[in-house]
Amino acid sequence: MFGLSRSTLLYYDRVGVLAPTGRSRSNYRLYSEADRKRLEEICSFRRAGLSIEDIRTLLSNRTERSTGLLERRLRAIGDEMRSLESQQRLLAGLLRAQAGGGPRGPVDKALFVEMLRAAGMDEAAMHRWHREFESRAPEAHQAFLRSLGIPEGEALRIRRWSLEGAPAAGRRKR
Amino acid sequence: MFGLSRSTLLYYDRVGVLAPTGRSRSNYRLYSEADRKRLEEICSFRRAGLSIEDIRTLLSNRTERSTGLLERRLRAIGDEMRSLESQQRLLAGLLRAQAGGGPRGPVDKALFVEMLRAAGMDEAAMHRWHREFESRAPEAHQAFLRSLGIPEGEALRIRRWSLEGAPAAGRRKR
DNA sequence: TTAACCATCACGTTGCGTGATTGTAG
DNA sequence: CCTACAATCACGCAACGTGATGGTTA
Repeated sequence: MFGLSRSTLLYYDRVGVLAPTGRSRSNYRLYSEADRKRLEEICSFRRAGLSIEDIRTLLSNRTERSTGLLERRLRAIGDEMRSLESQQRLLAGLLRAQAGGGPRGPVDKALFVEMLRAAGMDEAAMHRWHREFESRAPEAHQAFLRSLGIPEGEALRIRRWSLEGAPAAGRRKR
Repeated sequence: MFGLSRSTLLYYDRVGVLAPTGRSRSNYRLYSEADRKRLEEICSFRRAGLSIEDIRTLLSNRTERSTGLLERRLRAIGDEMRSLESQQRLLAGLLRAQAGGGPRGPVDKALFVEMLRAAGMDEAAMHRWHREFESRAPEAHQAFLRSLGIPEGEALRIRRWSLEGAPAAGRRKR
């Protein structure tokens, strides 16, 4: 139902995050509808990268301070992304050093982009930034693009590009 | 010398990626200058996120095949970033759902900074960005700060802060 | 002798996957 | 009886960290 393996369910039972409601008389695990609901939440949190331990905390303590855990995870994701970016820069340097100086192509046209790039942002980071902007304040995003002198058509393109990567169900590599 | 722990060196010896050149008569590990060089490379590759296995391959087969491995790692980094991005989106959705209506007010300083931070920028990167902005287009910088609702006084503080550590002539390493 | 090093070895971590062995349903 | 399920348990993975136990050096 959720694309999980049998051993995953056994593991969830073992660590106490999802115990089946009952057992058959021959000791087979019987999962109830409530279990299914719970598992659905577990999968959701797991896709958000939360640890089993954190998920157990969230589900046992669901009335309240879950927000802190989620925000903590958001910050951790930011850290991981920064780490990956620095790895990216390092690898790019290693490859450039080994293959001789390669021309990078037409870099960028806008001053704003150039400044962000000079500050260490790469394509992926800019995409993430646009996506944040678009998801948090779409009309402000539009206004901001207009303020950079970007024409309506391209602004729309950028905003659609910001949304690339569909929500939740079945992602594809872009 | 490289900020590694003792147990890390022991581990590197155990898995055969860095064996000390010799042993003292009481069986103590003795690392040579060549070992130090090798370890430096290992650290570099490790910072690029390469596995110990891959590093061993790279160091034993240093003539050629390395490029493929490095490029493979670059692609893997891209995958990981996309995964993190989807986690980010999911968490943002969960938080928005839990905290009620999304942020619909105008973009202020806090939101803008939070978006940049969520995109992976840290304090240092923001400082670099402000410096670029201030040096390339001071009045636009001022206008931009005003558009975020930042009062004149603080804007001036930020602009002066932007110049801190700015090189007198020529740019730093990029 | 005592402190402060070193050596080897075993086990813990995370989130499961992979058997091995044994029991059960149809 | 055969096949396809189920259950439990032990071990493995990556890259180390953390003791335990015992030898070496000043």
